[in-house]
Amino acid sequence: MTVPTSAAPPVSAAVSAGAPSGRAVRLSDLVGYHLRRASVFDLNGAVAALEPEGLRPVPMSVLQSIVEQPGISAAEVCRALGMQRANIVPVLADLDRRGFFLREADPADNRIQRLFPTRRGLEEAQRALARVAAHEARMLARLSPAERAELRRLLGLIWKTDSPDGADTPDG
Amino acid sequence: MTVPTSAAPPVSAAVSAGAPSGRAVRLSDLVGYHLRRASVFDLNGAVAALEPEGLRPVPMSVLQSIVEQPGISAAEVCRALGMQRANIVPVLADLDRRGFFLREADPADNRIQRLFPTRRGLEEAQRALARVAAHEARMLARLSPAERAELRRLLGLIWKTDSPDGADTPDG
DNA sequence: GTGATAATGCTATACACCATAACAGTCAAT
DNA sequence: ATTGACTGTTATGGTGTATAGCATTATCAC
Repeated sequence: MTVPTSAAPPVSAAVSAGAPSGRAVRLSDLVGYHLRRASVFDLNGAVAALEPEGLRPVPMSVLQSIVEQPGISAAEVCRALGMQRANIVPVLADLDRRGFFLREADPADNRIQRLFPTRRGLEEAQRALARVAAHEARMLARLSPAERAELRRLLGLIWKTDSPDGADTPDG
Repeated sequence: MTVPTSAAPPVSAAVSAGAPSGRAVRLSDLVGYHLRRASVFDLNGAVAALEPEGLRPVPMSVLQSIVEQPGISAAEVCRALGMQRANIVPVLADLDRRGFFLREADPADNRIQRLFPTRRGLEEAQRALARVAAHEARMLARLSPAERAELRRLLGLIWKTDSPDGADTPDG
């Protein structure tokens, strides 16, 4: 843990807690570092929480999107979740195989399939969301309700762009 | 965008902004959802910012760890960054090939290699960190300094466990 | 000492996730 | 009528990470 014989003086002696005046000097000064660590931590917990339902975070989000917006198309789900059209195909195939939603041809546009949740899909989405919510309750136990809301707000400020479609790349 | 003919009533009518009384009802009520979206958004920007340096986020973090704690071992870097020992090998091989650090045998333990940054490594780490910091400045432009510090604090509360080694899984 | 346990650095490998390119079918606009 | 754009889809490659196992070395109990 400690630096051995010929070690250089500790660089971290320069700064204490937050990023100082100008730029970051330590890895832990970067918001992105904590963002990544927290996201991975949460994702692992979410995967474990969803495991009894046989769902992964992405399929759960897709199903939830269909439940929240019945009649949504696959492409619209992709734009809403920031994923690629090609990658939703196997996800929908699995959710379809399990009877969680139905595909209905759009009467006005033959390219589009409208997705509607089934009864089973509604129930599964509710169960899955409850499990993830329970995981979050444990994860955020040290945060007050106000702090959780503030965290959601600050995170939303980061990734939600002004354009309706959330582009996953900054510096557009 | 809008739901066609036989659409069900909008589920989102139940709640407004934050998570209501008990559990989440929408995907956007989950902190983890915003955490993921924000993390992906940041990661894309960090990758783009580091591209001129020929570094990726993980190698950059490894190099930065060596710079911040000269004499650290590979296993210690892995524990600090929450990565697997097996996965740091090619990362160190590349950083070594580029002459960013030196391996020095620990005089007290022949298993351990102590890692020390070279002059080139120090400069590269400084350049890389500056680029990432510049990316973050753009990404967090809408947040006040106080909000950025608060965000760092709240994120740290999520993933930093009580144990010195940050385990990336909740519900231990 | 000797044996059991554990840690380090490393190899090989497999899986999950995401991105890109391309395609046919359909729609809209000029 | 042709061009361009969108949808769903297939195929494919790259990346990040996790797992299993190995030889070497250190530590601890006996």
